[in-house]
Amino acid sequence: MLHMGHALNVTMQDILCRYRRLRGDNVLWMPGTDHAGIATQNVVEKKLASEGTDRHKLGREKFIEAVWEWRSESGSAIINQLKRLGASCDWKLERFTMDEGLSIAVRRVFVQLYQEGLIYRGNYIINWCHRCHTALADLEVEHEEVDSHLYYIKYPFSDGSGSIVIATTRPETMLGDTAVAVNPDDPRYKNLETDSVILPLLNRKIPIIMDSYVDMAFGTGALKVTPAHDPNDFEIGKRHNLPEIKVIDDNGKMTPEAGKFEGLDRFKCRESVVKSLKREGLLEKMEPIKHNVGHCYRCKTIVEPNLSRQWFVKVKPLAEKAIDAVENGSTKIVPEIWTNTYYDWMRNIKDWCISRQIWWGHQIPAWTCENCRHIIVSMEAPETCPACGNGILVQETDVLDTWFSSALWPFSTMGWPENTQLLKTFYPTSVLVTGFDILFFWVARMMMMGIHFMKDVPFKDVYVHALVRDEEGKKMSKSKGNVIDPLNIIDQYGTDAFRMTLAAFAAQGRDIKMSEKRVEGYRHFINKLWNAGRFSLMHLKQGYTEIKFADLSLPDKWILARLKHTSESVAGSIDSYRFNDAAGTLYKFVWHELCDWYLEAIKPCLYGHKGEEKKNAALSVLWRVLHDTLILLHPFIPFVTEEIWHKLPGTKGSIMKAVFPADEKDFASLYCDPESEPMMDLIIQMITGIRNVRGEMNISPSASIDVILQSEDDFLRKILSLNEDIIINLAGLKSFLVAEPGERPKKAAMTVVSGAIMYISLEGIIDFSKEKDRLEKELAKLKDEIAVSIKKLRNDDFLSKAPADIVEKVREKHQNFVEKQQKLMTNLDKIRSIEAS
RNA sequence: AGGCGCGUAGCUCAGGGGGAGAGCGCUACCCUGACACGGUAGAAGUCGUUGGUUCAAAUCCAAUCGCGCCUACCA
Repeated sequence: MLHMGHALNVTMQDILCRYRRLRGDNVLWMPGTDHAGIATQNVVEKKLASEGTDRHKLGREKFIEAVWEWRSESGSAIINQLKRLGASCDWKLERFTMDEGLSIAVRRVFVQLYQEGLIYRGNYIINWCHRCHTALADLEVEHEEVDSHLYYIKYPFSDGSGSIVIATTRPETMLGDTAVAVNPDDPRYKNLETDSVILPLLNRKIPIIMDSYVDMAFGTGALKVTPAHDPNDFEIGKRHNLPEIKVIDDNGKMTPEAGKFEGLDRFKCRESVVKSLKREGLLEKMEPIKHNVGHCYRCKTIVEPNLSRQWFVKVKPLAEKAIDAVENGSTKIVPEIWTNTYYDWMRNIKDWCISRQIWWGHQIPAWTCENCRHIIVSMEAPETCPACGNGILVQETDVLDTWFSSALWPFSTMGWPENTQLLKTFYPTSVLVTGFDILFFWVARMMMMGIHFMKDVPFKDVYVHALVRDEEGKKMSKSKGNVIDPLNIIDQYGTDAFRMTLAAFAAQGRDIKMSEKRVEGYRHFINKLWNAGRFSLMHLKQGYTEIKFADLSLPDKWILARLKHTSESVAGSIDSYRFNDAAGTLYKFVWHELCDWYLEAIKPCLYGHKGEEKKNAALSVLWRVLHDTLILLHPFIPFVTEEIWHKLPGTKGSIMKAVFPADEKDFASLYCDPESEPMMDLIIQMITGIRNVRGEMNISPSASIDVILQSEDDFLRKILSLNEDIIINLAGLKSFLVAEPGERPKKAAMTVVSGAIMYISLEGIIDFSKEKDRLEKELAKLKDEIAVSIKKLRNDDFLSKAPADIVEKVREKHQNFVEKQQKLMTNLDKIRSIEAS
């Protein structure tokens, strides 16, 4: 089932793919799934149980058939869900880890690694899940802190001279003890009279051994050693040649070795052992303790360290090269913060247990000769034993860890071991996008396998994205009941809004707290875009018309310049995987530049109030801006942009095949008036200044007012006169008079913007006390700012040590503040005198 | 036990040595010929705490508190 993690992951990948296609690259995005061995087997077993049967009754072959059947029903579901997210994968190349091609790759890899001595079989301690009835790799064990007890148990010396006390959290395993260990440096145990103890309950004589592994500070400094049920004890056992006695079987029941406890469940046995010890006076005390206990990552059952025969990959030699690849930059992990985590794990890596005692998966290609026990590992089932010629060969029943096949994904999916065209074209791949939770499970292992078998890294970049959590920052999980279903979100708010939300919140290095409220905000944005498109299309009756630069208005030139910067900024952000920056930049451009200013500014032209020439100029720019904006947005918002694209006259085919604005031939020449930005900024400031006064003086929006601007700056006056119609239009004025400094109109409010004074006439409605309040408030603000700049400018250290441009900037700012302050004060005085007269 | 990340406006978060930002929420006014899922304006923050480096710290360093995560064989 598709979850939020998938949604984020797929959205990131899709943004990258759509973006790279717009930029003209040959893009391959292979979709697919793994067979999720244990999880899938669990699901099907549950289903069988509900039908009153189980896999053993069915037999292996029939069971596998049942799994395939289940998969064919549910397997395509996730692919369909990906499509609803807008994922633009190469659907024809969909792969599954159990496909024949991938299975051949798996066998091939297994055989080769075996021949190279990098796969071996042996009896080792592994993590055993009694519920799933299989071995688990170390990674697949989740440690969780649990309240428990530390039991102190007396082990009598064999010579009857007393006893030694050991401490344990798992008393039932004592039945498998084959020694007691103490630290050779521990003074308490240096001069023991005897070298053995009698194991209580079973009365087995076991040795006392010296091993520096034992922590003198923990418990009593004496450690019971159970090689068959504890990884450390196993190591100690190897060092001291201790026997390994299994007392818990693969079903979690006590074995005959457990004596009278045989057949008891492991936890029942614990109670029983404790009771017996108490009765015999051998339980010295019990202490509460918090400690970490391993749980199965699939079913949460407490796992048991268990001695059994398993297959392992010797990972060290593979890991070394995978470390090198990141160190020398062949593969780059983004954000970099994860490289250390990667190194850390790789450097401390231990052999990987790859055999699983389940049926759903790739059966290990190893056969044992019934006659001479010779092991044959090969691609195909051998006819006879090459050692003794016997014909009865039995295949290993275990299957391989799912991650073993997933580790081959970057090349097995492209047809390896054949040297296919796909491999030649696309290996090594450009980027892997993934969550950090599978950095070890998947990324690290793909690195190792890719380098070993392809002699090159599987991907140049690894982009590690955040985890999606719930509103409170908790991990979403079915058991907590806090999962948000992406499809539900899509039904309510649409795919585009959902994707935009994910992109906007995907800041590097921080988890995403998801809530519907946030998606709603981006639905508004999609709506805004749609309406801007609708409005534009009302006027755009024809396709691209040549932009005649000489005819363009200031807003025309300005929006083109803004579009240029937006385009470059978005490209830069996506190139460096800063999806939130790209989304934010686009949001701001569309809403606060295109809609708020440009569309509003050109309305009079579009409605024909300014003549045909200006109308055509505006239309030519509007077409181009809408066209390019849609392309920029498309990787994030595939559906709505496609829809508007098709309605836009003069476009052909899908927007997916469009050309990214920065790659257009006329990109540089088209968007080329840098002056337009400061000029338009000035206009915007004036309009905002007037609106501000209107708001504060409670002037009704419908009231059309007169404004007089006075400035000694010739250039400023010129620009404003040339564009007075924009100001009149957007500030809702009756008239806008630009003049040199002069008399102050009597009944007017005033404001100072960019050194110019604007008098907003308020015939008959001016409220002088209100105006005084306003000016005084503004003066108070200015006073604070001036104080800050004065402090800096009076500091000699600042003047001598700060960079010249910074000093200049502060000077300029200070100058502006002071001028503004003077103008405001002069006016305040005048108001006072007008009021007095 | 180690490692990492986060504490910035009521909420969710950007930013990352020289003028505190956005979205949502809030207040006021407005159905102005794309959009009330809208428009215009506004209020709102000692940038966790304490020290240090610096002419200058929300930003760098150290300590500290709180929260979260990852790795690990202490029985």
